[in-house]
Amino acid sequence: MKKQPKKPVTLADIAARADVTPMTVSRVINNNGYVHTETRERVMSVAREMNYRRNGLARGLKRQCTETVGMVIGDIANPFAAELTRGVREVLEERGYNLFICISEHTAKEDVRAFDSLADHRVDGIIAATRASKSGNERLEELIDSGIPVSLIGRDFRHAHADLVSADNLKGGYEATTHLIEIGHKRIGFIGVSLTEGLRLRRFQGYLEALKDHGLPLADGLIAGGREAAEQMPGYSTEEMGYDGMMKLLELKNRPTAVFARNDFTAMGALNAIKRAGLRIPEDMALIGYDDIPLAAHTAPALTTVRQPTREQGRAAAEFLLRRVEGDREQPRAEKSFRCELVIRESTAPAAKVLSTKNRKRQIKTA
Amino acid sequence: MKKQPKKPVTLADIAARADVTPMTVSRVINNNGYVHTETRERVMSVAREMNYRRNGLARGLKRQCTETVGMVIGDIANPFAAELTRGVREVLEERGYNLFICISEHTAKEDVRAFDSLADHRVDGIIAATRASKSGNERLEELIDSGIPVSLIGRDFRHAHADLVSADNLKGGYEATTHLIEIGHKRIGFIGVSLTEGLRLRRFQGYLEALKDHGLPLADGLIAGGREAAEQMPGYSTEEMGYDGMMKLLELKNRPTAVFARNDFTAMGALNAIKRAGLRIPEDMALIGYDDIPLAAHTAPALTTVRQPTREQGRAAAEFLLRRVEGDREQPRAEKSFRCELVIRESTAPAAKVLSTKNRKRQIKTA
DNA sequence: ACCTCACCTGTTAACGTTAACTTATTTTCC
DNA sequence: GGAAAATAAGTTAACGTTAACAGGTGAGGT
Repeated sequence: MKKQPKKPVTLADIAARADVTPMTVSRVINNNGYVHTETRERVMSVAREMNYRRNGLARGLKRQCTETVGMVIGDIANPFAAELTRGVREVLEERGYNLFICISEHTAKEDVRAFDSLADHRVDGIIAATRASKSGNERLEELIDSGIPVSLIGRDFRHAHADLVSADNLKGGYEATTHLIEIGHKRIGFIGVSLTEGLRLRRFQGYLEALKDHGLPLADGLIAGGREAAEQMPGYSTEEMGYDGMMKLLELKNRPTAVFARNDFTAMGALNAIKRAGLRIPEDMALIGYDDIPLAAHTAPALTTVRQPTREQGRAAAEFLLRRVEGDREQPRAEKSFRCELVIRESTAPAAKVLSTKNRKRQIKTA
Repeated sequence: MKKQPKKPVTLADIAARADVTPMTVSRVINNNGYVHTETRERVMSVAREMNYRRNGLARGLKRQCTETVGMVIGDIANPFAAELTRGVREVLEERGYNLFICISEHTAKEDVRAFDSLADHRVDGIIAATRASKSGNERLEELIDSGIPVSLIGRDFRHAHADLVSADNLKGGYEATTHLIEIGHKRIGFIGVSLTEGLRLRRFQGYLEALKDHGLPLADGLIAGGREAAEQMPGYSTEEMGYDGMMKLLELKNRPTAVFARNDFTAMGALNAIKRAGLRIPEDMALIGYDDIPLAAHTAPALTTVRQPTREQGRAAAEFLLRRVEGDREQPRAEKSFRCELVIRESTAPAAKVLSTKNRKRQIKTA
């Protein structure tokens, strides 16, 4: 057993042992150019014996590409981000690229740091799926200007040379709200934004628009549980936001009959708050989430929600990116917006009291 | 606006513009060595103006270190893995390292690929938090032998020069099961393993041992919902495994009065299956999960579970790794095992019916 | 006999950065 | 005043790889 753990094995080391030049070894390793079969085998066996690993730094430096793509997400442990990365990985793998993921923990500072470290490592391109921030956007712009291919997913930022993939969450939010209105609800709460942050959240805008279009006033206190709270308290989870937000809504003297939660996790928290308060879903309180995470189909009652084609968004972002990596980096921006789909399950039903004039009470229960 | 997007800016480019040598620019950029204040400012301003980004490949090649650590996890969208990475990141950030994450999607092939791509990129060390596989272990061994520092988290593999962090899941599983036994349960199911895979899952071993120690037989059919199913069907989620597994247990003529789920997600699925069947928790069926994910405290009823100090495990793994990166790479293996803690909430309670001689029928149905 | 072309291998010179060394010029301090 | 120390910048030579080119050999065609 020969171990020289100090220095990693290089092409030159192999070359010396196999009595050829490093160039020949390179050809063998990369399987290109002409190499005599006998030589090839000798080199291969030496390489294996010495446990050679190629040096991606030197390789990338010389070749000016690393066959690696970086992706920045705000939060690991988020089924939505997870599904995005799955889509991204599917495409990258087919095309022979590796994926490195960086986490920003939803902070602008880490967002920038992630972009920097990926750019420094000369990944061939970057997929940004984090929430926009001023400093993050500035750095992104610098990187794009300096020629690094960038694909954005659902990020509120645009640039002439960065492709953009998104879901039409404005419409999704509109449809979710409209669904609640159509089944008779008039007081509809929203959980998971602050009024200041809300203006940037499309699905919340959709909620507001739907209310307006149907002539429903935005009553005071119907919006609960902003992000600020979550950012102030480390470890404060999205479910807790939903739970606490719902609690606030339940305390209102004139409480809503239906609630739209920012996402399914928030809805999960809200759902549990409602049950704990001894109310029934959907009879006493209708609930709608967003994202259609796997768990949504398995809650009791199953959650009505809005599905966005998440994996497809990841795939599209990756495809845009590789097009740019392998083609013209200065090509104009490509954009793709995916339609959202309302998934009606058990957590929404006609507002009982509102219909009381003549309509029947309870509806069917499906298992 | 001067854009030359073809070639990235190099130290030499800046040097030419600032009328110094590349070495001086390097000193300015890295803020080391002696540079006249005036020169420093001139160089800095040129660098900024040209939007310089250092080339991490060249830098890493020359310096023989990249100040980057790689981590491989099986599944993004897993709160457990998420919490691990948070711990890891906390430590790395303090010490000035970057983190690149690779996903294996729980496959051995991707596991190996992830190790390879990280090793090729010459990360300074690797944290492996994926399930062990034969090929993955073999590759890990090669990497460790060739001198790359490696920390393992909860991975069933050991090597003289790779540090190991884990939670005592055998004991955790034992305590969870014992808890159920102590409150009177005699028929206790387990959801989430196959009998073949189970032998490698410590918490399941703990379950088996607890049963044995208390003289309870392992009745046929009490173990449901293996991983194979999940691996066969892409997109098959852990919650579904819990749901389907619970359904199977409920169909038994002599069904269990308590169930231990492999993890909290599985428990979530099981919980919903129980409710849909019209049974009450914990009266008709006690349920215990594992991991104490944030959601566990917010279900109705709140889930009894086993908490492992996850973030601490991440921190410990990162600390071990950096010790090795910055110190002696050949130092003997360090190991750290964390104690698990039973978190008793509402989903477990004394077995009501078992205490009576004969079985009763169904109970009330709650929505 | 000569040309062409396929095959095999070697040489050279980068890719962008920085460690180590050298050459100056000042400053410090006894 | 002069030796030692600090400051400021330049020179050289890698780090490990590979693109581009340059030689060779031998087979096949005319």
